[in-house]
Amino acid sequence: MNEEQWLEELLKFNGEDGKLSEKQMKILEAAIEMFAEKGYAATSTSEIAKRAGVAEGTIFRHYKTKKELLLAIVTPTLLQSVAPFLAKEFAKEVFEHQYEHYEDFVRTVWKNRYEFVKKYLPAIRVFWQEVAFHAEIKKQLETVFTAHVYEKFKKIVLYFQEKGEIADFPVESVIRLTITTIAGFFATRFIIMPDYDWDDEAEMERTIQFLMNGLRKKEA
Amino acid sequence: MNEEQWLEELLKFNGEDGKLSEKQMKILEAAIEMFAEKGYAATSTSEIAKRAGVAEGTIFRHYKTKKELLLAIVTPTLLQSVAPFLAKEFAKEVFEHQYEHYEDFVRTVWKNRYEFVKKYLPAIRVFWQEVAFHAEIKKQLETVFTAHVYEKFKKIVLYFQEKGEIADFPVESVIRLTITTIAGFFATRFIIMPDYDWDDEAEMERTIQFLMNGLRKKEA
DNA sequence: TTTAAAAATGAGTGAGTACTCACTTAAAAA
DNA sequence: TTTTTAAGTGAGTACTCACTCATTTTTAAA
Repeated sequence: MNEEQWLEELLKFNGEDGKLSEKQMKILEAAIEMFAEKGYAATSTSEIAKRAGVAEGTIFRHYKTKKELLLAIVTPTLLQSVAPFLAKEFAKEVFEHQYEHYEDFVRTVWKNRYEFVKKYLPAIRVFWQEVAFHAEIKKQLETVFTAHVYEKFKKIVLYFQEKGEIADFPVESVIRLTITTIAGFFATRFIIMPDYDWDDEAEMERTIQFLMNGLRKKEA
Repeated sequence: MNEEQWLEELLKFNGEDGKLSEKQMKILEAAIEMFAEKGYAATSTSEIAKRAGVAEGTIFRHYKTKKELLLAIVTPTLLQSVAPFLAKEFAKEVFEHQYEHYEDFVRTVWKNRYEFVKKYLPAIRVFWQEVAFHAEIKKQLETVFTAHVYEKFKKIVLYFQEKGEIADFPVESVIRLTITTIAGFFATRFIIMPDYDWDDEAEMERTIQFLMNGLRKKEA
């Protein structure tokens, strides 16, 4: 997969469905790289222009402000991050026994998101670094999470709790522990210790084993 | 505990053991608040001076550069964050059966760090927000972690693994899963969803139960 | 080939930026 | 009381910032 493709794939949620010009893609590429490295506030538009090989004015032809450029990166990244939960068939698949156990569901999400994080790491970095500073981004995250992720996740958890497969913690706690465990691996693996000699398959097995034992329903 | 005290307590690791002048403390307070809110790069020294009620020049009398001011906040915060592991008696306590089970150890760390996070949240925010952008901070974190936290944590885990209390995962994995689970709660509780109606005691109980079941050694 | 529209340019702009320095004020030492 | 030292000041400095706009270049239509 070449450079143009991954960017267009990431951005396919960005509203403007038309193709991006070559210069526009160079701008986005450069901005993602530099925002990820130095942060949004510490990156100047002139630096972005230089790295992208365009004039500074060209940036402002496509994005009215620097912040609009940030949002053009961050919004599609958020939507792609939760993409599995946005699919209409998603929750249905669970109830039609696509996944016999909660573990099957966790494994599917894990593998799917593992590929995603690997591919779009810089854009994901930008998202999480800047969500702390920009109210618009935080609001987007909250909206997307409550409207899509939480609702569907809840149904899935309730389903497996009724089957007696996982502990009778409050659904919110089960969701939190599941996400925390998976995201905790990704954060350690890709952000905190990316240079450590990871055995990804083995670590996934251990982590999922840990998660399932932690959530397993105990006999009364 | 009044404002002066908490700041001085946080900073008691900062090398200069002498007391801070009133204006100096106002500067640090203002800087912590504003760095936490808007980020280091987006906060100007003139704004800090205004909020602290001092002249801009006063900041640069105490800190040669803006970055030195950041490090004066971030370094003591890192050291306080891992304070329990810095105590000489710490590992010894474990082997002299201060903690009969791994769970006792986890509970002690949890409660201790819970109070800490609650008290110094803004400074902790600054640390984690800026560690991504400043190589010096990242290096400090690595040094402190490998020299103090990892070494002692490892001994504790090995001890309870030999007792057959926790699973024979690699020590690194046990440490990662433990930290991830505890830090995952703190991050959700204080950063991601601070306004949610938390029952901290109950959530701690569930999380520790989850962690211990996840790590428990299975019969062969 | 001419003309019109769109895209790209980069020098220019005013509002900041981190930091300096000659100076004043306050406290401590002599 | 006089002198020394330190803390605090704020206007000034060189420079960078996001953003603009008159002009040129490229593309497409006629």
